[in-house]
Amino acid sequence: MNHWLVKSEPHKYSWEKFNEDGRTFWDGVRNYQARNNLRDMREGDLVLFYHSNEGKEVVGVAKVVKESYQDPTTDDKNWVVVDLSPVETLKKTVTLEQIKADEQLQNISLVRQGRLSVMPLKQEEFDRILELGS
DNA sequence: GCCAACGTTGGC
DNA sequence: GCCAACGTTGGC
Repeated sequence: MNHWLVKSEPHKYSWEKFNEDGRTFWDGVRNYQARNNLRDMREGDLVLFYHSNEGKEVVGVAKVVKESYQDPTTDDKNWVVVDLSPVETLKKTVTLEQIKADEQLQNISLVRQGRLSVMPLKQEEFDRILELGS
């Protein structure tokens, strides 16, 4: 199983809204690297949900419920979406500040490549963030 | 609101 | 195919 982190600006699509919806397709990715990551997602993979701009923190865990398919919001064949459902809300949110300060999390893309909106995480990194959030 | 990082576009 | 210009993202 793979692990991922996705970013969303809370005023565009927040964790709260995601939980109300129960399921969503992850659209709006217009970056090839992020797109490639979406394509590599498999059903059942776990995904951390990060609030960018406002909050700047990991707020919860989601899972992939449908693998990548054509982005329904565009005819451009370049872009895909996946379907995600919420799994759990972290007891404590994990801020970017905490992540940057954590020895084990120095190499994640969230720190190294700030603009990437969909990124892979190693199992250890995923577990470490959950630990910080429990 | 500014600016750094970085991806994309287009002229040559 | 290189690289300058430009646009976008996201932290501060």
